Amino acid sequence: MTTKRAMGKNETCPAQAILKQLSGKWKPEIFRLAVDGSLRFNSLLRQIEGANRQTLSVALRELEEVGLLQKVVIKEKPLHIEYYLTENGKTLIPFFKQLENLK
Amino acid sequence: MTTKRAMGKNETCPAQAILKQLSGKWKPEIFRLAVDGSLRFNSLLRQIEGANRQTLSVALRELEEVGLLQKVVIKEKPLHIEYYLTENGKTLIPFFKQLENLK
DNA sequence: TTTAGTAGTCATAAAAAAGTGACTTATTGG
DNA sequence: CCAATAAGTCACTTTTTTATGACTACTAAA
Repeated sequence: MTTKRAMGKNETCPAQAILKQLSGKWKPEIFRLAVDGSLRFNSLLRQIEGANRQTLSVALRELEEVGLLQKVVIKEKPLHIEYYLTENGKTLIPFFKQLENLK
Repeated sequence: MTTKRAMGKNETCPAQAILKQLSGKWKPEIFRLAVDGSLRFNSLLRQIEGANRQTLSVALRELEEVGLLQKVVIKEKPLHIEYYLTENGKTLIPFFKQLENLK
């Protein structure tokens, strides 16, 4: 039997952790765009108006670090990079989609 | 027929909005505690170690402003105040609970 | 009316996050 | 080798969030 005990003082709960990982000025928007498909750096820069290279760069790196996004280098005409949701990140899609339909 | 169109450039999507509302150093934790029941100010101050009055005060006010928490003054022995999830806030509980069981 | 307990605010300081503009790296195609 | 394009980094500034410590407001009970 799996005992379901309350979360202790400082054991971070997974839901709380995910909220923190998506915390920030641009991460929610980046995540929304990621749910819609792959992301290129410059494409994001254009889509997310108000954001800038540095900020975006940092946000993407952090989302990568916590394992929500993965970076793929595409060696084509003009080489570019795409960011995708990881398998882990994809598990959040249904929640995100359902949140859409709340209010 | 309800046409389901893609989210335009700057129409904020609800899920994105909710993530932003819960963004910050302490809001995810406050929200987690709120899911578990009511919250008193000093009780929070004790539970959330690292946080302080001012910061907590601001976070609670903001959560109140976006309509996730509501404040109730209890005129008893030592008067105190409780914060509860609003009806609106409660609609998020199932999502939060499910997130728990992900990873 | 004084005191104790709770829940704050205020002015200010420190720390963290975001923004700027110039510069760098990597790759492909000519 | 050279130019063009994409994706950054770097040093630094500005803005936003958090933190500190002292102080205030409200209520109930003594």
